[in-house]
Amino acid sequence: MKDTKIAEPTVERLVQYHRLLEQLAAEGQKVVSSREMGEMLSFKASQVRKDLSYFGEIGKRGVGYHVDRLFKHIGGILASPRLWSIGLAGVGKLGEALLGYQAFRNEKFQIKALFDVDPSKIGTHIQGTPCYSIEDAPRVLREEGIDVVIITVPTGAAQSVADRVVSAGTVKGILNFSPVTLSVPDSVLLYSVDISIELEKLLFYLKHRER
Amino acid sequence: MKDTKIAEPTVERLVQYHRLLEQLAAEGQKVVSSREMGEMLSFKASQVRKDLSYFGEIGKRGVGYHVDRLFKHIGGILASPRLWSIGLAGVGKLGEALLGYQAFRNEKFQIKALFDVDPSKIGTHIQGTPCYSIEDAPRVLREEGIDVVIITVPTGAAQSVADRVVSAGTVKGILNFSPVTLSVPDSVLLYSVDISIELEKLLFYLKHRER
DNA sequence: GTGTGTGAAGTGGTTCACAGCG
DNA sequence: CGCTGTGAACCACTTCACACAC
Repeated sequence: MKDTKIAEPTVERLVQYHRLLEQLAAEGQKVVSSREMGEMLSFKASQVRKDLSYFGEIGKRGVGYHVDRLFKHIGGILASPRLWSIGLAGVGKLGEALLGYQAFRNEKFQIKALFDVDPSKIGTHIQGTPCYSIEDAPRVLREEGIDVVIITVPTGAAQSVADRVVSAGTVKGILNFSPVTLSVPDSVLLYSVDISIELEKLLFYLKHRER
Repeated sequence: MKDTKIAEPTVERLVQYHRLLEQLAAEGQKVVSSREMGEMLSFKASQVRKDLSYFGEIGKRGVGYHVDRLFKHIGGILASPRLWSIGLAGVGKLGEALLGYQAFRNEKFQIKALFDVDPSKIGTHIQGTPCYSIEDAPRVLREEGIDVVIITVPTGAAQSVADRVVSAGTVKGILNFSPVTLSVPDSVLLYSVDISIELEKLLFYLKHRER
């Protein structure tokens, strides 16, 4: 178990190994090799082994990895010591999609509060979660002890929402789905997912494949 | 203009430059430097210059880049020689979110057909686009000459939908939003966006920041 | 023999630093 | 003098290749 900083691409793959192992365990598979995992996720076997080796010797030489054991092991690496409290700002289609998203059903975190500007949503529960005015975000975020906020508001509103969220003082991370570069203080960890960029990349490489 | 393969991260940034320039042009800014662009998008100025240099000398030394000219220039690199026809399979919340997505309003492509299994959706128009049974996908894809399909169906259905889409024979690219690894023939270009992985990464690095 | 763990080599992308042009 | 364009240096991630454990 080294204390080296783990690279982002590695973390990304760890999440995928974890999911795959969950599935394999459900199917009753007991043991899996790096080659098998690699084939199923389209990675090289050596990549899989290197990723897993960062956390100590967990496989058995000549045999492979014990599915259940490896699942728990990676779970321990990814899992947080505690349950994260999450808020979601912008209950449009994308926000609701995330709320109902399978892979978001997770023991690691819980969506505690929603925020929107639409009066017909404020004060109601959506998919079981209470929705507040975005004006009240700083107060609610503090009261609920929310440490991560997902932003799914329209582009133009994203920065002002981010500012308000940061002003609560409790928020440690923001996951932004708007196609803008947000500016937040260094104390807040910011990740962005730009849904449309992947489509543009796909089209770009398709174009360049064509001739 | 070199014919070197352009790296994926570069394409990703080009899309962002393009968007930024559109905005700057709208605000009436005439000239922009690599340093300014870098600051606005959180890239190093040298990165911006290197990216732009792949396509010939487009800036003016001592001055910067002419906003409008650079916008058109990048547009020409990213733009397709033709309008792509796009299909979308799975008109759930995520699918609808994409349909209504600002950044998806684009002259490069057009969403021509939707596919779903829900009888209450099949035969109707959703946000102006006709919805067909997923059973009919191969026929409709051929008739409409659709070359790219976006998959936003639940995880369990993703592979079978992909297979059906590929069987149409017209589809050259698939953009997958399900958190599974799809297998498609080499002739089809596959990109995947995994919305939940970014959240897991954020939480992972938050955890490791905490102590 | 089989499959892991890992140093070493390789590849790909980013950043530097400075020459060169406006 | 300012800011671009770009080879060279640097850094990060991936892949190889093989010793070693089962």
